Amino acid sequence: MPSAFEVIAEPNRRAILSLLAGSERSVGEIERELRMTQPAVSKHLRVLRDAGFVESTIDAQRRVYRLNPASLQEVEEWLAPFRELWSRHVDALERHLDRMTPRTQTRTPRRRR
Amino acid sequence: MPSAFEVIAEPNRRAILSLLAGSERSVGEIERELRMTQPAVSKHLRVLRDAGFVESTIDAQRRVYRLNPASLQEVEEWLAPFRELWSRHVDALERHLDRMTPRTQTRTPRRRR
DNA sequence: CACGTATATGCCTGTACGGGTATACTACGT
DNA sequence: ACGTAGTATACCCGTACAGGCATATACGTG
Repeated sequence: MPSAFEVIAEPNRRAILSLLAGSERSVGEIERELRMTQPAVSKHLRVLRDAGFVESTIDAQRRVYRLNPASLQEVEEWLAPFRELWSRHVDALERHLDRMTPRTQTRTPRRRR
Repeated sequence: MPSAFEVIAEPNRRAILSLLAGSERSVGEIERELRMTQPAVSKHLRVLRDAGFVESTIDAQRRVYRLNPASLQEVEEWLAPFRELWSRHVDALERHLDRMTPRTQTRTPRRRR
């Protein structure tokens, strides 16, 4: 079974997820909004479902897919250590700019902390 | 050129990144710590470098690789909308638990906000 | 200059994956 | 019961990619 990272490596799957982040959709709706063929949509949804990214309920012939918000947690957790590094990097850049920039110049809005 | 998502889809590349998150390393060090063959390490580093995830400097015959902290920003940004959904989901779960849980029971530590 | 160390690259191979087309399956309406 | 809408799956094909091995390249040391 592919990892969450491999699942979101595919651009069309990311597009589907972004779409579902707005609201739930049927297969046909995804097909039309993303201009993909129906089998392609179904296959990607299969992968997304197996990986726990989406869930579906049945409405007559339609299957309505919605996001499973907990699914991106694996990615979140892997990313956490780097986030810390990144914020340190931003801080260092800020200090650097503070040193290089004349105090009297036109201010750009400060980052909130 | 592959997207950041495709780059981090590969488990060995994620391992390399995690390693470099600790501190910079030479190719040989990565090779030994991750028990990969040297060409494999070099190839993954090539991909990581082309995608801006790492940078290298030369120390005699060695190439020392270090993380580029800005590189994961693309992933961060794509993830942002889902993070909001996820926190809403956690909140909803909390409210649900609050309703279901007798006030007098043994308390578990509250989540910090 | 010869040799060893450290790293990069070229070539080959197996394999996994995404897309397309056709088809199967299921539920609804008439 | 039949036709149709909606979705899933099977099969085929092309391709991209990761790994392994061999080799090239660059630097240091004697």
